[in-house]
Amino acid sequence: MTATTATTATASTATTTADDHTALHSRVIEWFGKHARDLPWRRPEAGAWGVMVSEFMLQQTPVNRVLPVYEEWLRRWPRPADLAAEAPGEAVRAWGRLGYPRRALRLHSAAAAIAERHGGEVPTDHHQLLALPGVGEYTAAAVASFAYGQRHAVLDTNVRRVFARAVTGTQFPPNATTAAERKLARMLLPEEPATAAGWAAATMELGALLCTARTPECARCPIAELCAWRRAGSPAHEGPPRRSQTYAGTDRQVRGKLLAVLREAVAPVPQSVLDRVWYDPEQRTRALTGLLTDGLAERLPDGRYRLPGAS
DNA sequence: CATGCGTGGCT
DNA sequence: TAGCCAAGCAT
Repeated sequence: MTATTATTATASTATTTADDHTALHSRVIEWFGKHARDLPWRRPEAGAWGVMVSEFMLQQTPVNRVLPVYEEWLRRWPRPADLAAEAPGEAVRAWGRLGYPRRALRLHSAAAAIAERHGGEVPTDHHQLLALPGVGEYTAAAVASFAYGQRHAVLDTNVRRVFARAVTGTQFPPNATTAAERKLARMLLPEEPATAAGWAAATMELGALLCTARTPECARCPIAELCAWRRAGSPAHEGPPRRSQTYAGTDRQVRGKLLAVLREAVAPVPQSVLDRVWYDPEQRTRALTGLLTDGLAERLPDGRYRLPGAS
């Protein structure tokens, strides 16, 4: 099995690391070829813009909820300039209930920047991608890798978990991405750009489908025998528990309720209507002020509210 | 580097 | 049932 990927000669001082990596690469990439989901942003016709839209939507939102919204967005705004020409509030409205609606605002801003600074084409350069609003370390690498086939370490929560288990031997990665993780990801990255891009997609998919946080399906995993965490007996996570996100009763929930009213409204909404979404006037005011500050809502001269620039 | 930022399905 | 969790980013 593994012999097929063994190199004929290894420098005497070298460890078996290179061969180990090759074994990991071939197994995971082969598994991906067989089990990858047919997602619309992975099809060639999606283009870089499709990839970018999907990446924004997938930031903290599951694939299944993204799918219908993604389709609608690309039908409606097939190019960055199409989105840029809309009022930002329309992007927020079309975002629907994906959550974290400022992503919609940032995607709209990114589209405007692409239209103005990059001739309407999603930039291919990693540094230029990073400069776009809403594009961080992960998204820049993902777009450069998936859309343009470049060689980048793509470190999302799935990949980090796969590496933590398969290589480091822990159940979960650290809370925040560490320098050690980046270094490991670079070391594991195949030399050939196309292979590196395939590896990035494949490790993400492995984390999403088999090597999941809650109940990993090691029985189906292509690298189960190589997995450091399994070899160590699948030890339980040590250290501080990950900060759990409370939601009920927070400003976030109130913001969500306010924004839901504005999203569904066909005309600007008077204060009295917004007052009904939450019982605590102080928190209500704080939430609404926050939305205004963030540019997710605007107050008209007559005192009514609406999504920014929306009709 | 910890925190704030939505929403809903799953165990 | 009540957390836990989901392809992060900006500050």
